[in-house]
Amino acid sequence: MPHSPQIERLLRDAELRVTGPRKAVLAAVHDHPHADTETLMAATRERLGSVSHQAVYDVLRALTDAGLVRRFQPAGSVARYEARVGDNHHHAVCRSCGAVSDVDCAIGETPCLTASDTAGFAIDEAEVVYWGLCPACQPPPAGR
Amino acid sequence: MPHSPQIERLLRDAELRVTGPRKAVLAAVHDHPHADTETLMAATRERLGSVSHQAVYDVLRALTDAGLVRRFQPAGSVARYEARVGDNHHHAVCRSCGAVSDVDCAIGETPCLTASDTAGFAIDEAEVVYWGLCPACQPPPAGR
DNA sequence: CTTTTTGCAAATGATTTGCATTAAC
DNA sequence: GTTAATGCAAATCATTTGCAAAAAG
Repeated sequence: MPHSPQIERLLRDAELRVTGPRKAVLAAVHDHPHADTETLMAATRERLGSVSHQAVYDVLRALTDAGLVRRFQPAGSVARYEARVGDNHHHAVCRSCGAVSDVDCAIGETPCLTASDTAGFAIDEAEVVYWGLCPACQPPPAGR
Repeated sequence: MPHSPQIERLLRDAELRVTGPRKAVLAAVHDHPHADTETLMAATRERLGSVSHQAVYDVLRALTDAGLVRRFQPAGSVARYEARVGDNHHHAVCRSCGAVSDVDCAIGETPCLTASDTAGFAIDEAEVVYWGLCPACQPPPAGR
C-alpha cells in the first residue's frame, strides 16, 4: 500500500485533481484488492469521516477512466475494483462465497489468448474468469 | 430452430413440465442466440400473445438450472441467454454496440485453460470474454 | 387431486442523473 | 477566477419476492 505522497503522485500523473475523497478511495483500493463499492465506501469513510454515496462512484469512475484502477464484474455480481493495472492478469472466483484471487496470465500479452475464429472482431482484450471453489469452500477430501 | 415437438421433448427429458410459456421461451432462445431478457420476452409474446414479466424470468431460471440454456453476462451488461450448451465455447463482445459472437474454444475441454497458479481454487470452468469491436463498429481501414 | 407454474404488484438494490455548492488549479 | 469535483436527493432499471389463481401430471 503506497504512502500518501505516492497516492498524490499517482493522481497528479494522471492529470486528476488531488482531492480528499480521491486520495482516500485510491488508497482504499490499494488496501482492499477486489473490493466492491460498498466495502470501498466504508474504508473511505474510515479515513475521511464521511463521503457521499456517489462521490465514491464518481471517483471510481474517474480512476477507472484514468487507468489507475481496474474494474471487473464477475457475472451476476457487483462491480469490484483493484489497483493492479497494466498487466494482463485474470481472476479466480469462488462460486460459493464470491472470494476472488488473482491468477497470473500464462502468456503475458494483451490479448493473451488467440481465438481460432473471432468472426471479424478486432479483439483487444481477453478477459478470463476461472470459476470454482476457493480452499475454504471446498468439501473435505474424504470420509463422512 | 427445432420444431415444436422437439422443444417439448427437450423439456420432458429435463423433467420439466411442458407449458406454453416454457415452450415459447425455449423456442425464442433457439431463435435468438445471445438475446437478453427483454428481447426474449418480446419474442415470447409474439408466440403466445401475452406473458408476464417474470414468468419469463422464472422460465429462464428453470431452463438454466436444467441445463437447457446457458446464461452469460458480460460485465456491465444485462443477462443474455443462448441455447448452445454442453460445449465449452466463448464469446466475443463488441465494446461499442454490444454485439456478441460465438468463439470456439481452441482446446475443447472443461476447463479449457490451465492457469499457472490458482491459489488453491478447485476450478471447474474457465469463462473467456473477448472484448473488441465488431466488424460493423470498426473504423474504416484508411482515409480521413 | 397434488404440485408446480403463472400472473400481478410491489420491493430491492446497485448505479446514474441533475443541480447547487465548494474546492483545486 | 475558472473549471472540475462533491454532496444531496431523486430516478432508473434489471431482477427478485410473496401470494393467489390456474394448469400440468
